[in-house]
Amino acid sequence: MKLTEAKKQFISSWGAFGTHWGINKTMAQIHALLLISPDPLTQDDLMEELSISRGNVNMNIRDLINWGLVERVIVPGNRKEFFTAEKDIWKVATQIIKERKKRELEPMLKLLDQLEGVEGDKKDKNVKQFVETLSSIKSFGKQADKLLQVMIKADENWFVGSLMRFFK
Amino acid sequence: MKLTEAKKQFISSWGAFGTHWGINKTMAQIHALLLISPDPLTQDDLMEELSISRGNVNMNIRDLINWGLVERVIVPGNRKEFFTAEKDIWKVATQIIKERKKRELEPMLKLLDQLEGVEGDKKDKNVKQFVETLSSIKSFGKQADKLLQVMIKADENWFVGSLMRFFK
DNA sequence: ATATTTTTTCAGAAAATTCTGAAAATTTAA
DNA sequence: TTAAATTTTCAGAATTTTCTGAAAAAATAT
Repeated sequence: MKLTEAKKQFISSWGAFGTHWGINKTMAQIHALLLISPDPLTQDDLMEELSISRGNVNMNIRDLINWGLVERVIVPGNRKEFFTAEKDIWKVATQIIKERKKRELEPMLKLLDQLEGVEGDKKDKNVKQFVETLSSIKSFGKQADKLLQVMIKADENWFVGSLMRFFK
Repeated sequence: MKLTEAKKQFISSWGAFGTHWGINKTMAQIHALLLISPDPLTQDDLMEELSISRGNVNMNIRDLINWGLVERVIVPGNRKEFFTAEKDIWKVATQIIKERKKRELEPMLKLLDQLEGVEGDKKDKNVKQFVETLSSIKSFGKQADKLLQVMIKADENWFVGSLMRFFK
């Protein structure tokens, strides 16, 4: 298979993959393209390679920057802005975990704390099941939160190495 | 806060939460409602509690069953079908991990294997970056795959306990 | 300052996803 | 059987999400 064809397939699959993770197709595709590009690209490059509009590129690049996955780069002697993606996959994963933890897990744990204090007869099986479900989700969530925190903090090789040795 | 209100909030948030994970809102809401219901519910119960149509309930219940998160239950002396959700959160998480691993991670690893064999000059920096990116994603993916496999197989208390002790 | 290039914004258009409701199929009862 | 209850299906409707393109804003050059 030639590079052009392989690139196309990778970008397209990465986009489809993204949609299963609450990420929109175009954002994932831009990210994919930047991941495999040795040099930074401009908005025009992205428009052309992916056949999408300027506005679309601009909005999705902004999101990728907010996620901490893409950076603006200044190329001296060049008026346009360039963009580049972090290439170290462990760092990419860490960054995504960090953001999703903050955006999703933490607010959910907060909500569960509030809802657990529901009034009512603890002998009513409806109340009982509600409280039990919430408390077990919360307990699970808190453990996940701790584990993810460790992963975020850990150095790549140390962490993966240790974990793999531990479970091998 | 009263149970009715708390339930409403939990179901609604769980639905919103689901959309960040590639799960549709209604499916997540049905799941939430079944999680906090001590007794099995019928399609009519779900229609009424969530104010959604019969078709909608039916389709999403089918999906939940395919995900292994909900079961049909026969209630003797009753003509309608009843549905109930697995209440053990660890089992729920395990089941979701298992399915997503199968549906998403494994196909992606397969594709990466294929694409890595791209033809071309390994000195061309475009080819080089492409191959390197794919190979590092693959290596990361394979390690994740192994780790998830261990989690799926592991007994709840043993696993969480060990991991927490290991990282404390 | 003024002109030119580049980036950003956002209203409306397009596309994708989800939902409804009624008809068809299936199941159970009489 | 035949009838009644229940479940399933799916075409079109409604909703939500994403995208476009042109105008406004911002940045840089002359």
